Order: sequence, then structure tokens, then C-alpha cells
Amino acid sequence: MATIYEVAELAGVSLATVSRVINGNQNVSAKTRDKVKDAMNSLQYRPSNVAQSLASNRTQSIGLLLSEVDGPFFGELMGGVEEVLRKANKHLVITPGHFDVKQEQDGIDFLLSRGCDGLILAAEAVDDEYLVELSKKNVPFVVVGRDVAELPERCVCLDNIEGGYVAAKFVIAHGHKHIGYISGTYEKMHTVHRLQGHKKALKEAGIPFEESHVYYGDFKETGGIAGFQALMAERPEITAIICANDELAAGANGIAREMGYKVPEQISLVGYDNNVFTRYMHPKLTTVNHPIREMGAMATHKLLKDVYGIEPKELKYLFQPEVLARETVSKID
Amino acid sequence: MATIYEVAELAGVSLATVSRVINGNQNVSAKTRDKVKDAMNSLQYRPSNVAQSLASNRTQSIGLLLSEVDGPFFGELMGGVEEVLRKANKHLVITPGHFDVKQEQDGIDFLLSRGCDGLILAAEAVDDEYLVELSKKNVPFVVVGRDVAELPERCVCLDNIEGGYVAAKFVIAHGHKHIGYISGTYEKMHTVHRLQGHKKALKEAGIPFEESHVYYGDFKETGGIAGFQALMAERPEITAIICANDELAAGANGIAREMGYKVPEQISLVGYDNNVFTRYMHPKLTTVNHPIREMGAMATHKLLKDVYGIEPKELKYLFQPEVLARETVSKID
DNA sequence: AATCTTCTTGAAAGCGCTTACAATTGTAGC
DNA sequence: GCTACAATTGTAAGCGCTTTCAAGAAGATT
Repeated sequence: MATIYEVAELAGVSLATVSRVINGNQNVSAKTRDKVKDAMNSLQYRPSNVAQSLASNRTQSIGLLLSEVDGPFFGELMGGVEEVLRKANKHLVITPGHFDVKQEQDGIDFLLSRGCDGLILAAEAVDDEYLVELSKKNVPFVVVGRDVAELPERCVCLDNIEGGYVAAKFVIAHGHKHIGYISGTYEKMHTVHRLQGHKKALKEAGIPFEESHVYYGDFKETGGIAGFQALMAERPEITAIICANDELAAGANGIAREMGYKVPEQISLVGYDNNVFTRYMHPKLTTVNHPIREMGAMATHKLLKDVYGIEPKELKYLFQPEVLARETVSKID
Repeated sequence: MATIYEVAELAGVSLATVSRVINGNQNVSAKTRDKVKDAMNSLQYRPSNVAQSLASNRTQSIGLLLSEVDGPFFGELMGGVEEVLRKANKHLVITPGHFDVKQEQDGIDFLLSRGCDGLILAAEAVDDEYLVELSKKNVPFVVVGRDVAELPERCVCLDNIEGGYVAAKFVIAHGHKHIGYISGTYEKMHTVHRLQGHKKALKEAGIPFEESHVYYGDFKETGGIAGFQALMAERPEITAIICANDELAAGANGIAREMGYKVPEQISLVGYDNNVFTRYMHPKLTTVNHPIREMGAMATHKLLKDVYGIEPKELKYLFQPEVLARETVSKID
């Protein structure tokens, strides 16, 4: 691989001049520029990113920490980030945190030692305090999908209270009065918020909230299955179940069919997130839209502004969820 | 961010010694090592990956080129690669090629200029020749999901002829004689191979192959819809349709239901790839397993061996597909 | 005690670039 | 032709590390 020295020599100029044409510096005469470009071409020269980074203290790359590299949710997030970055000619370094505090911290350390100019953190395991500490260290970053009170303008998130609220309201508007709720792990703030919005809608409708209408599981299909079984066994009056995410809803939908319940005729179902797979479900899942792709894109815009001064068209930190009415909620009286 | 100089000074040793302890070199006395480690801790020192890379000409990272960063198929591939890399303490740099020749080439250039020690290429758009040229350039790489004849031991792929064969054989064994086939874009080798295997199975069973039983679409849900409509309109005797991938099958399944066909009672369906979403489908899709996660992992092992001399347990270049019998194929007579 | 080894350590070059700053060239005005 | 200034180019330091080579320290051997 040719280096800048060889290019300089072949073109008969100095290193500095070659560096200038690499970086599009205007203070180079057209003639010189052509000479250098010819030399670069004939040597098939490609600047070493590593050396550039060391010298300039900029890597032109953004680090993304997410929980897992597969899965529909994080896939969309990545897609949103990647698209914006690509247009800005910046690069993406991804590292998974696997829902684990230590791995998330290691991931952040890795991205930093890797010289990322800024970070996008979809961190779920580390606590707020850790992020607040990080923010004091002069590391540009933005958090996705989580609202750290001390860090406004650093968090891009979904209004989960509203999400829980609109889901419940939608079901109530369809005449349901006995509404089950399958929740994910309770520790997560977004779980708490969704349920909080749920309760708010019940209250507004004058429906008393009952703790026994709620099942707490993991965020997986299995949780949906277990939750459905438990709720229907103990509270058979339930006519609708709202799930804290789509995987739970998919699990519930599957077991409902197996147990002989007709969805939505006998039992209505609502998901959350609008994962891509919901369109392959039957009946098509009514769910709450979680615009994670747009949120990822927005987080990227914000970071691009902070780090490179690239001005975004608009900036928005709180996204509003809405119900996507499809086929799993029926009207009853 | 502290540098190695500061650590050296605080510990009262030279740069070289600090470097040795960073790299776990054995020729450092325990006492010195401790001094250095203490200094590193108290300064919160973290070596600069960039500087290390420049000096050592190794970045400890592997580049992965794939078509898209979201989507179940590539998600699983990434997952497989990432897991193996993480265990080997190497890092992953991902770049998407978006099914486009230019973007794939740029992606490879990027990964190279980025100093990746080796590449994993799930390249679909660039031609074989390009890869053969690349192989002459002393760049360690392995190709996933594609068999370049000139590059044995560099390609990890699925036996797609066998895949097409077992799918057709499975359907034939269930008594079907009029079998439709929804194919993806014909230019891709794996498409050709799958259809080739399909024909082989027909031939063995004494069923004449008819060109009008095949529909060529894209690889998306839309192709499945269009294909299903076209095939059923023109060849209503068809009782089973084999699709070149799961998305096509999902499309076919959806439109079948809409058109009032019962799957599998009236029409049987087979997919290909075993994407994760197939488990959310109803009825659950009978499909051909494509162990892309394992293939990604295997490609990574091979590269780890070539680049860093890490010996893998086993190496395997050709994976065998098999039919996962679920709920979309019925027995007829 | 003198010599030979083996361990540890340090000095210094260099990885391929960027970027002040200095030097040179070119241009315009007189 | 000369000066003043702008445009262009070059010099050289330095980014933070690795690594070769040599030197010094400590043990082993006679």
C-alpha cells in the first residue's frame, strides 16, 4: 500500500501539499492538484485512516452501543443511524452491550479507545448516574430510548406514558372494560411509564385498575405465552390484553390460538413497537408505533451537530407514539 | 485522556516498559508490572487504539461487509460473526453495501483504509472477478454465502442445489405433482442453484418441469404476492408452491389467505432461509434451514486462523440445508 | 572473584499522516 | 524595476504507541 511519501515524490511536491489535496484544502493551485491526483491514481493510493486519525485526533466515526446486533428493534435503530451517517460521510462502529452493565461499560470504553468522535448509546443496563458521569468527561454522546433527567438535550426518547395511554384508550374506546396487561421486566423505566399511561387511561374512563390484571414477565415471546395463560386462568372476564411489546403480543397471539381463543373475536390484543415481523402475523397485530428508526436518525443528527457542527434541519427529543389500528382489536359492547 | 508518557512518568519507568505491560509481555518483573498497573489505574489510562494500530500495523478488528444492516437474515449473520469475534477479543467494523456494486466496492475500500486486519464479505453485487483480483492483493478475506470457484477455502456457503432439491423432494413426498416455484432475481447464483436442485428432484420423481410453473420476482414480500397471483391464475392445478426465500413465502401466504385459499389444505407452501419471523407466521412456515449464523461464525473462525493464527476447532466450507417441517405442507394423494 | 547467562529495562526510530509556521513564488501597483 | 501583499508550497514537529537493539542488573557457574 502506497503512502503519502510516495505520492509526494511521484508528484514532485511535499507531504503537506499532498495532505492538502487529500483534505480538499483550497490553497492548492489547480495544476498542483492535478499532478497530485494523477500520482494518487497511478499508485492506487488510499490514505490510512489510522494515521489520519492519530494526526488529526478525529476518526470521522461515530460509535453505536446497542444491546444486540440482531433483532428487529435494534436492526431498525442501526438502519436509521447508518443512513444519516452515510450521507454525512461519517462511519459507524457498532458494539453490543448484551443487556449487561459490565458489557455496556466495556463497550463504551471500547468505542472511546477506538477514537470515536461521538457516541450514540442505546444503553439499557448502566444506570443514570454512570451516564451523568460520562457527560462530565467531555465525551460527546446522545442517549436513545431513555430519558435521563439530568441530561436534557442528550436524550432522544419516546413518550412512553403517552404510549401506554393511547393503547389503553384505544381498547377502551372499543368497549373493553376488563383489560389485562402483560408487562416486561419492571425495573426498566419505559416499562414503568407504559403501565403508568395505561393506568391513567383506565382512571379517565372510570375503570378501576386491578393489580391482578397485570402480569410481569420478560420481554420475550415466552413472557407473552406465560402471561396469557396466567391472566386467562385467573381473570377469565378479560376481553383484551395489552402487551408491553410486540414479542409479548406475538407469544400471546400464538398461545391464544392454541388454546382455542379467537383473536380478536374473543380476545383483543395490542402490541407495542411495531416491529417489522408484526406484518407477517395473522391476524395483523394492532400495535403502538415506536419510530425507532427516526429516533436513531434524530440522535445521529444531534450528534453530527455537536461533534462536527453539521446543522440539522430540525431537532426533536421526544417522539410521540400512536396506535396502529390493524386486526387484533374488536369492538364489543 | 492520559497517554503512555504520563503513565511511564508516574510509574518511574520508560515507555517501552509500559507498552510491555499493556501488551502482556512476560519480560517484566512483577514489581514493575504492579507499579505500572497502579499508575494506569490512578490515571484512568486507556491505550489509544488508533496509535496502537498505527505503530503495530494491526487494528485487532475485522471488517464485515453486508448488504443491509437491518433485516433478519443479515442480523443473524452479524450476530454469528460478532459472537466469535468477541470471544477472540477482536472488534467488528460493519459497512453496508446496499446490494449495489459501487457501494460494495466503496465499502471494501473503507474497511481496508480503516485498517481492518481481515474482511468478511457477504457481497452480492460485485462480480467474481473483482473478488479474485482482491485475493491477489494480500488482503485476508472470506466470502459468505457465495461460491467463487477460483477461491476455494475462502468461501463459506450453503449447498443451494441441495436446498432446492430437498424442498422439492419434501413436497413430492407429500404427494404433490403440480408444483409452482416463486423465484428471486435470476441473476444471482444461489437462485439458479436452488431452481436447479428443484428441477433435479422433479426429474427424479418423473415429474416434467414446466417453465410456466415458475415465477421470477424480486426477493421481497411483493414478489411472493405477485407470484402467487400469477401462478394460481395461469396454472390452477398447482397444489404446492416452493418459494426461493421466506419473504416470498410470507407474501404468498398472506395473499393466499386473502384470496380465500386455505394453507395448507388447499395449497402447500415452502420457504427458504428459516428467518426468525417465520415462527410468528400462521400457519407456521415449513421452510429450508439456512444456518447463516453458523456460517458467519465459521467464516469468522477461518479468518481468525488466517489473520491471527488462532486455530479453530473445525473448519467447514459447505453447509447442508434441510427442510424444517412445520405447518404449511399437507399430504395429498 | 571472575565469567557467562538470563532477566529486565531503556533509548530511539518509526508507523503515515496533519498542521502550525516559514519560505517561496506570483501579482499588482507604482 | 521595486515594494507590498496574497497565494502557494515546503519544513518540521508531533499525534501515542510498538519494537529493535543495546545496556544494565541479577544469578548461576566455575
